[in-house]
Amino acid sequence: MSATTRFCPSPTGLVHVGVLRTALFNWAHARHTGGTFVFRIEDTDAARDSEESYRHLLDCLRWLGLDWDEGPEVGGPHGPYRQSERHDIYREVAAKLLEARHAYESFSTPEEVEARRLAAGQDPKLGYDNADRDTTEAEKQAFRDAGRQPVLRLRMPDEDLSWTDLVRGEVRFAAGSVPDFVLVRGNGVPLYPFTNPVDDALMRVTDVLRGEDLLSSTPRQIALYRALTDIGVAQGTPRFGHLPLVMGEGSKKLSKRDPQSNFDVYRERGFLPEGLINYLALLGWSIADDRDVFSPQEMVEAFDVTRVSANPARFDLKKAEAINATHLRALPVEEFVDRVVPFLAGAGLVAEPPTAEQDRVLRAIAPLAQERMVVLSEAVNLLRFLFVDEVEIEAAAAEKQLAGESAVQVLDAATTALGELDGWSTAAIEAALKAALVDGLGLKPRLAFGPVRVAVSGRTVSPPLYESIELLGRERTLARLAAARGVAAG
RNA sequence: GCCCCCAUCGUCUAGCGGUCCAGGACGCCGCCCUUUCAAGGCGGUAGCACGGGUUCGAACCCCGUUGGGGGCACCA
Repeated sequence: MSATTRFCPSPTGLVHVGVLRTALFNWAHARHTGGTFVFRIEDTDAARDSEESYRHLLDCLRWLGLDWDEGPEVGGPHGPYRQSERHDIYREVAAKLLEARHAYESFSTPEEVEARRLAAGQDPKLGYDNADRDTTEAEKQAFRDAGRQPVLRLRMPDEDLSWTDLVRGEVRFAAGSVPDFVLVRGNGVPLYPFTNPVDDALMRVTDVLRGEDLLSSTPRQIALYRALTDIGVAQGTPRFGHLPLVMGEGSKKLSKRDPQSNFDVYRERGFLPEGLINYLALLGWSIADDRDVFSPQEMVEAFDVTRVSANPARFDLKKAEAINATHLRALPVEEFVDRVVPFLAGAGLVAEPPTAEQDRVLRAIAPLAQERMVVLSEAVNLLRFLFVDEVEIEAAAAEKQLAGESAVQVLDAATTALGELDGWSTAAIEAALKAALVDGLGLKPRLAFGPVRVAVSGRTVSPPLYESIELLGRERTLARLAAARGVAAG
């Protein structure tokens, strides 16, 4: 049965990984059922919303490949898709609710409510006390004359509210445990608990998948849905599925302030969209008991909300990286090159697009680099030596490999061997170096090649040595050996 | 405080009454391969929170306890 799901973030500040996990599950559910994925922006809080954040949200979804059927820049039959452009709709629905007596005007101030609770010997945390349900017209007029503006509240039904949650099963809240809540502020601005169900109803959303942090507001939404159905705005109540929270280090909800929650850092570090999707999917869902690497397409085929776990999930960077590394290694070489170029270009190492020579080198080194990287940004340090004239030798690398007494010997022997070499090929280079260093100097391979690697790449970690030397060419190789010898000799 | 959710290796999970002295993945620890670092291969470490039921039989069902989490706005 095809489902209509939606993703409805508010454009405030940074994009949280948990928010995108929610987007992913909604998208996967819609796609799996051959349904519709709606993207709506909930910008009803002018004080916190920003245009920049709005643009960024669209960019994140597009980057991940979560395409929407209805929403900003795409349109659809139920637009507009930004709540800031839907105020007339809310005003109209609010009036109908008031007229049908599902909602009523409430003049109590928060201070008055608290005072009443205290006077009754009750905890003020109980919230609003439904005291204004039966305010008479005369009383209302008196308040108005005194300059007070009422909020609009929904009259909650006097019965238990329950639903069958898509991920948790039966959930029930006792009658009377949820007070009448505010739909529209005194100044006429509609609130989230009102606009969200109204839009879902109007956009014909059938399945609402959202974070568990919204679980306790579901009874209110269900009550609102009944009222909306009664006045003909909704066609019934959607199904709800409350997804497990994404936790940070320790055991608290991954905060928006936590740097680990910022989606941008993963993108900037060079995570692959498919790698991140794969890992995010694992936060509450699994494709099979013996497999956890899969493509977005495979996820769509297999996704079943009903099998989502109800347990909170901790975000594990190590695992995210491992999953991403697997996707990175599985990339066709040309694809890998395409994705790595923006990072190299960003560091000023290659042109964008690369020159013919840069392209040749990249294609040659790519398969060797690919299997020793976890994220794309690592290519910058791993491959820098191939795209510069002179390398800067890392201090730690120099200390480790060029400080020993054999380093000068090794570099001299390598210089001689490579300087006289006929035919600059990987095989010839390997044979020459082994003959000169391992056989000639009688050194263990580990000792023999360490200084050469540092001389050539500037680092202790690099792509395979002989191939790297071949790509570097004789001239630059000999120059680097000479430069390193200077360092080694002190 | 009140309401609600959750409970299998350190972490993410498989398990939907017997096929589980609990499977996979990440991490961690060995070994192999090896020109560094990785990758890869092989092996290992580690878990059903506790107590009662129900049942011939419980990781799976029920109740309770404990523990963890979330929510209690004229924010979203």
